[in-house]
Amino acid sequence: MRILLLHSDFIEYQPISKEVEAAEDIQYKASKKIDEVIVALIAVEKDDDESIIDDVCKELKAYSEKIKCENLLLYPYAHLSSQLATHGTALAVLISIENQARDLFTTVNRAPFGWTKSFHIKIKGHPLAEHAKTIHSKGNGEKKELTLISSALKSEDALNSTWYVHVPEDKLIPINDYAFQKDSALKKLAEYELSKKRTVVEVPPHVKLMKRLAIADYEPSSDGGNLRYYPKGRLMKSLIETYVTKMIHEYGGIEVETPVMYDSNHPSIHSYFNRFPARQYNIQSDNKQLFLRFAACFGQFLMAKDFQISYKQLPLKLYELTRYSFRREKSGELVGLRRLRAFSMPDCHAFCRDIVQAKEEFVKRFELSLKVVEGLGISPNDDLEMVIRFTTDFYEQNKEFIQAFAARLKKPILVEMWKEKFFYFIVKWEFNFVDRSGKAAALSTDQIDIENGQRYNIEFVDSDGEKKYPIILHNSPSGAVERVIFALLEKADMEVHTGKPPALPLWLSHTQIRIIPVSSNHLAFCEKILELLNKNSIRTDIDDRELSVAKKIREAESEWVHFIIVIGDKEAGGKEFVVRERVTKSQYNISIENLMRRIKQEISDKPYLPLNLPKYLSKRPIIMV
RNA sequence: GGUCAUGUAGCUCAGCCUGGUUAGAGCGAAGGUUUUGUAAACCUUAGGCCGUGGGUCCAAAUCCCAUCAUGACCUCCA
Repeated sequence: MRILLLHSDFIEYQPISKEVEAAEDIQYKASKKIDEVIVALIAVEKDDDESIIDDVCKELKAYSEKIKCENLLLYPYAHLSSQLATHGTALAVLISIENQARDLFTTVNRAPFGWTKSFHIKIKGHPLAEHAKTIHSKGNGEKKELTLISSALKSEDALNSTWYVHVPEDKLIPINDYAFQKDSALKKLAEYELSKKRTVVEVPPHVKLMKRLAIADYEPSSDGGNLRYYPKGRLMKSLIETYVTKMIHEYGGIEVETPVMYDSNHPSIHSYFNRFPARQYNIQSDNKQLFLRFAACFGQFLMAKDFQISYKQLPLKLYELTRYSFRREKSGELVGLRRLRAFSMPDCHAFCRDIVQAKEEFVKRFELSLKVVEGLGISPNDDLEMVIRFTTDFYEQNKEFIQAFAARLKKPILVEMWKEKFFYFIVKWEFNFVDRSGKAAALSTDQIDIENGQRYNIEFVDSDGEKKYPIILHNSPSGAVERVIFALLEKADMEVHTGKPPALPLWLSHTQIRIIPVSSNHLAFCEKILELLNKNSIRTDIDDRELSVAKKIREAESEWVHFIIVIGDKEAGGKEFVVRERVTKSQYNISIENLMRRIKQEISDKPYLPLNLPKYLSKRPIIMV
């Protein structure tokens, strides 16, 4: 890296035009004057990486102490070197330097990257006023990976918004005037969003449950937030995925598959980075700097760009269930299944002709999301809290629409209003599951995006023969699959506290019926029943281990098996069995046909997949976690 | 990422503060006895580099440092 430090009375600069495709987006092109400042002209070179940043900052600080000046301007200046780094790397390094320098200087400014700029500068006359320095990466062994920090991430703090509560009587009440019900989930959510305080200090219950029920577990040999899923967890995920996909097909979604990694230097993607407040996994492969996708957006946009689309085909709905989406969340934020670095996300984009069509579709997809969530065993009214966020402009132009939309849920809704559009969307809603410790996690969500149609150059031909950019909706009707499991486990744990036996939805339970033979003599008969049940798409297994009946019942109950049938001499050859049912805590006589009918009635609209473990318990490895 | 806490058998944990024979328990596993009727039958055996790496000490699970992992909080969420 080459740096030229200039102790200046003032500098005045003005961005003129973009010089490279990877140029930053900037808000204002006005000229900027800074007095009494160190101007650091910087060229990031080929071999520079993040390991250099500490040294650079030390150098900057040392210089600042020598000349007693606490103001810094970082000024990208490619002309200092002929061995330049790629644009992406250069920007990332500059941003990192900027972030780190903030702690060391009173004021830190950075001139925009990738722009032609004009500037006036007056350099002081003392001997130290001009100082050039070349700094090399530590080059010992492996290069440290670059962390691209998007400008959205930094500027998030600056996001200016006001909060309200929308009540069913079509009113927006400023949040401070709203009387929250004591201990309500909405109150917790509001506290969470406005980050005043967190209620309880406790290990999240779902973490213990996901281990105890052998659904999922941490994998220390991977990166944090990348979990392993045991047979029962894998089956649950498959079922949820199948279900959500089926529902989106019915809505009209067209399923596609797109790559998990992309070139960071692709212009559309690059500028999208800066609109998305997350960190990425970065991969260096030969000369390419790749990143792992954090959503299905790019893949679908890049695909749609190559489609020939007429207004007659709109809204066009593309759908993908990502396995996985990757987000390199800060390590301290990772929690069980609530917040992961790799997760499966159904993502359905609708490309719409105009804002009228977009709003219509927005409503349809809200209905879809309600249905999907309900089907998954989570009640939008009882288990979820809704947040809706929009810009002041959108609200002013669409008051009635917003009010009608918010009134679909017959309960108060949290509202955030932005003064100006900061992200790419103008309106967005989400369902939040609030767990016992007051932590909120978003499930379903949808957004109206007015930027990316143009950014990705997606075009359709309108009725007037003109090419136009569609408005894009981003919907995940269920939210991340792993988060659905998180919510179900947390919900089950809440039920324990109200005295109900905890349970998962029947259609998501690995074992739906457990058959327990009294002795090994009854095995043959058990096998006959099992065949019948499995043929009728009811997942059934047999506990053929040499244990007491009481013990086997105990284990079945602790596995949250919904129905248990004990088979002994009394039942052998007969038609009626005593069934022990978990949810109702009851035992009753029932014929096998009636039991099948009952179960099918409950789950017939849900997908079926066979057992993901041997039907005999004696043949299963014991997963001890 | 920061602060604090935790890491001992497959699992849940005791021992650590105050260093000292061979590191314990329950569950689970293996072998055996029992042929069992609705939430834990009985006996025997195996199972440990006390997270990892360094240090102090005659001596380290125990004290110190580093590191990794996990959790809580801070912060934040498409």
